[in-house]
Amino acid sequence: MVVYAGQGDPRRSIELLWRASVAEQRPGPKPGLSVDTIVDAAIEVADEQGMAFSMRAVGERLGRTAMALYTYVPGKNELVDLMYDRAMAELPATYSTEDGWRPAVTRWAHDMWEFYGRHPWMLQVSQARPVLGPHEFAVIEALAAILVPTGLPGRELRGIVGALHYFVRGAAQTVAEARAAGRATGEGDEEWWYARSAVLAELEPDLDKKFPMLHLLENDREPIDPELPYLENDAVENFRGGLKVLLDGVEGAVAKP
Amino acid sequence: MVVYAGQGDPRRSIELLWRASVAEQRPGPKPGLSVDTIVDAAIEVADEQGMAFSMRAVGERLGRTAMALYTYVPGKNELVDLMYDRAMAELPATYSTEDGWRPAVTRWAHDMWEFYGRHPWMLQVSQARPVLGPHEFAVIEALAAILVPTGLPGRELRGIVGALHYFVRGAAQTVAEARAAGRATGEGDEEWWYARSAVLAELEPDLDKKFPMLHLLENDREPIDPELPYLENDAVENFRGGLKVLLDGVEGAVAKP
DNA sequence: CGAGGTTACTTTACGTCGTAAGGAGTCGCA
DNA sequence: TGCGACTCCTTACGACGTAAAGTAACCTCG
Repeated sequence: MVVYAGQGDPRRSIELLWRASVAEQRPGPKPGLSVDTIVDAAIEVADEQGMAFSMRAVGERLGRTAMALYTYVPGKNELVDLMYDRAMAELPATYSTEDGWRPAVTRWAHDMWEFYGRHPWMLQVSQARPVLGPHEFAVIEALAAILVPTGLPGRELRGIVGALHYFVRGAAQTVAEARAAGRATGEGDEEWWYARSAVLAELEPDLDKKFPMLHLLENDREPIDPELPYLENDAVENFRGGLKVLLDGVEGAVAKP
Repeated sequence: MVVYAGQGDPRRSIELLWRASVAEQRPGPKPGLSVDTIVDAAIEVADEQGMAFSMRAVGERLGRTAMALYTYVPGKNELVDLMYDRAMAELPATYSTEDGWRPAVTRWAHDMWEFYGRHPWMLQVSQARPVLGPHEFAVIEALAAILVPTGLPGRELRGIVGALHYFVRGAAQTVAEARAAGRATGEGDEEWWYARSAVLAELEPDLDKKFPMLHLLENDREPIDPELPYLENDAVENFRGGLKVLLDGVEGAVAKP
């Protein structure tokens, strides 16, 4: 389920994101919860169960019913927006560029990679319309702060920032989903792959002849880390290789004006 | 909702994908449907309503109930796998490289871009575990056939192929979700953006000072196509710019051994 | 030609989800 | 002291995927 950001009342959403609500003295029973505790609990649930977590599960973790949450948060969509921005607070706000932009971008990419590994549900929040929260801004600001000093014009920088984001998200998504699928089915990668490729080889014996280039692509393969499962090794290799190519492209743009 | 591929019986899935079922004479009433008609109907529904289409909706389009589909297809997950592979059949199987690999890859990327625009739900099928259908293979084969002749080793090619895929998917996802969210909320991009940025400016007046680099990123902006909505222009610009950088990086790898 | 088995499709039902509606109890303030 | 705002609960609704069981159509074999 891809969750679309920002469908509700804009004012309410933005106010929640920037925590603009004033905690004045009010009549009625003391609130037992807060937006923050709810968001934290929801992130914990999502880390464990993925984006398909339920309001009931979040309520239960807090010793309440699902409906109790609706006192603090307009609905699940808005809660996801808040989770999204809150999680982003984990990421560094600045990167040192004293050894140049390239190592800094590399560190940024690795941080994002690991971050998405911790919070795979983040990858399922729609990117189309930004959540517009403070920490989301801070993350883009951090990357921009590395790249702006290269002197490239905004037009070019936006393309680069976009490509980096797309790339990191895509690469992270592959591992994240591999792990999630493994958990969901109780199958490890190896079993999954073996069961399918065996049937495929039986039903379609001359695959290599039908797709010769694909076959060539598959050679020269060595596990980066033999501890890691099959598909994850693949993903790590692709991440490193792809990032290198991308940054080489950026280097070209920086070198010649 | 991200749908995880290949959770069911491997043999049944692969047989369906490669259409290995034999249409022999069998007792009982004549089948009024077929896997193909169901997959086609499901694709139509998904094109209109997104990945959150329902089995009931697909059945209705065929003048049946939801349960009728289960005679032909084990479940919704498997149906999505079939839709995924079937839609991929629209894409070209080969690209001419007579003018070099770069224009060919560019054509490939644009084809993918437009394809995802036609079938945005494709972007929500999990990429972690390949569907392993014939047309999915064909699409990768087409890209591999462009890149293998550059002489780069498999290890490097996989990184490049991965990066291209991630990039195109990411860029396409941004527009696709912008459109989907627009349809879902009945808001155009402009209204959405305006409502939010107005509230944001009011609540957080000195954003530009808090995120100075972000502000610099935003200058030098001109619509590529004034007919297109706001976010879509952004996405097109990012796509072109990002693809250029990526291909520059590939060029570097090809040039020096 | 008629019985029996197999198949296509339907109806009904279950457990899940997000959340609307209404009520019970709690507290600040007049 | 009581009004009204507030938190949180119970109940309920309509959506979803799909399991189970029933009905009717059709082929095959006697």
